[in-house]
Amino acid sequence: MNEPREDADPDSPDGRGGAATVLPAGPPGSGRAGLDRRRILGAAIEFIDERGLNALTMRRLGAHLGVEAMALYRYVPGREQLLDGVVESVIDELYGDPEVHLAASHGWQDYLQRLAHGVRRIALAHPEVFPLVATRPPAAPWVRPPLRSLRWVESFLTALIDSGFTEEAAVAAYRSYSSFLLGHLLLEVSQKGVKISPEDRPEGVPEAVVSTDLTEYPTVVRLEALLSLDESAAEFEEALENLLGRLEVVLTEARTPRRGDPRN
Amino acid sequence: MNEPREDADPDSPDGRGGAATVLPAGPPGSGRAGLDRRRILGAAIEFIDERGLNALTMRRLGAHLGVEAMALYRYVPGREQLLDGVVESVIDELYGDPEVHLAASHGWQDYLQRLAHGVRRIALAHPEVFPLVATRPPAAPWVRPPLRSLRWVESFLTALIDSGFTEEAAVAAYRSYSSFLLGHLLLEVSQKGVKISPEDRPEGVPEAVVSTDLTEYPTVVRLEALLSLDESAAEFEEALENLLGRLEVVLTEARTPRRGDPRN
DNA sequence: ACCCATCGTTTACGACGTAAACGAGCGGGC
DNA sequence: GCCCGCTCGTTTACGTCGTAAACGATGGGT
Repeated sequence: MNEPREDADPDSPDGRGGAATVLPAGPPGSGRAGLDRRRILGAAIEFIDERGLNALTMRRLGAHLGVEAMALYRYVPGREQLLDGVVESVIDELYGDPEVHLAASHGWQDYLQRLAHGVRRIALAHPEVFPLVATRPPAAPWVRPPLRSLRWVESFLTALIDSGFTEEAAVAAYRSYSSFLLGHLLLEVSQKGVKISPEDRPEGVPEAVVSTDLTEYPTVVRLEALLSLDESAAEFEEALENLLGRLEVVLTEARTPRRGDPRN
Repeated sequence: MNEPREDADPDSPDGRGGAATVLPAGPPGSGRAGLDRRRILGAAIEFIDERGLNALTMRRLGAHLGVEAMALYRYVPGREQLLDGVVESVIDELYGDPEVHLAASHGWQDYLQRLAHGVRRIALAHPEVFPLVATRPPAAPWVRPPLRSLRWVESFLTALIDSGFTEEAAVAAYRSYSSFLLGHLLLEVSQKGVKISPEDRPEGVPEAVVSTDLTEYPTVVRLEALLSLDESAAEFEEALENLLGRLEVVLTEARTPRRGDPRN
């Protein structure tokens, strides 16, 4: 069960993580029972995962479910709301991830670690969906991507406050944490998932290198190998630990207020 | 370093920054001279800024320029490439920002500070465009958003290497820096720019509060004021300074390698 | 005077999101 | 047994989109 290879990424889609499955649903013409909202959202996620966001149209999603496009409108008000539902569903996978806890029963650091890896697992499982999670306008100003769920915001804040954070510190932590997850994961999925373009790669010409003139960018050329290296997992871990370290400082400083602190 | 007013945001659209202007071009039917690629891209940016990304269609952009949609195709291969051009143009505003330098002539920290604020200025000036900058698939795996320009990658790397960073450290810094900018700025524009929905707010009903049942989320309710507070500028500064601090540690540790360092 | 390159327009087509009208099927009251 | 009305998927239709292709108009070089 513990990973056989030394540098396997614990959050990669087939790593031992709990989330990342939506609904099997089988081949297009299989689960022939009735439609319903959950089935539609599951199919939409599946569809985006395999064909890309731009390929998702009401008609094609209908066809994927063995149904005409208009049938979907009985369960979903329209395409925009369908996408909102997709985002919500994907984030809700967190809720079914046994590695992620709703409360900080083993300390806030454990809580934040598990949550971060849970979100990362989701991002890696659905690289085509994550940009949607990142950029869809939030329902309220205090629900920030990528944790766009009141339940998780509530969970986050109570976990930290119960662990001794002041309300201000908990809110500040929520912001740094969101920003960290959003930046890191968006960068990570944008660099791997997408081969060359969102969806429309007609055919042939597998790597017609656009090849702008690189002679003006010698450093980029020289470091190309380094730049192409993918150390996302390690970077994620390091940045996360750094963030937790900073929070720890905030927390203990709040407990033992030192006089004459130069900042703030 | 010391700002004139105590809480004025130095990067806000009318703050003293050099970027943020594309091309005046006047009202829709004014600059009646010939079309060209630059004019089209400028108009597209302007259009997105004021009507939103979803409102940008070839036909409407044509009309905005006093021309039929098909006329645009003489200068731009298609809508996707138009959007790529928009992203490139917006990032190129950096190049015209006198506050941002291409080389680290006053030290790498000054360089990174200026660059970060330049990018932030752009993000705040074009909140509707920035998600595009953040999510468009990169041309090469080593051009990461939001600094999606070979010139700036080259500039970044040489600035750091010339300042004493090893190649590995410079590349690692590039990654952390990208991730930080991306996360923070995307969060910032997603929370402010967009009032309620991308574009289609038919009319009337200014704040028909959707109002899910908040009684299950008491902490969120209690902290709503705190959560809604916008301290983006200060947070940005703090996170940026923290990042610079981390980089400084990497840099000086590389200069004086200490024996038996437990990590790496 | 003519030609042809440049550049914007017109026309046309297939795909999209979705409103509206339309059945097929079926379970319950009489 | 009959029929009603509800649920749920289909059909048809409309306006808009991106864009291919054919078509003027215009104007400088010969």
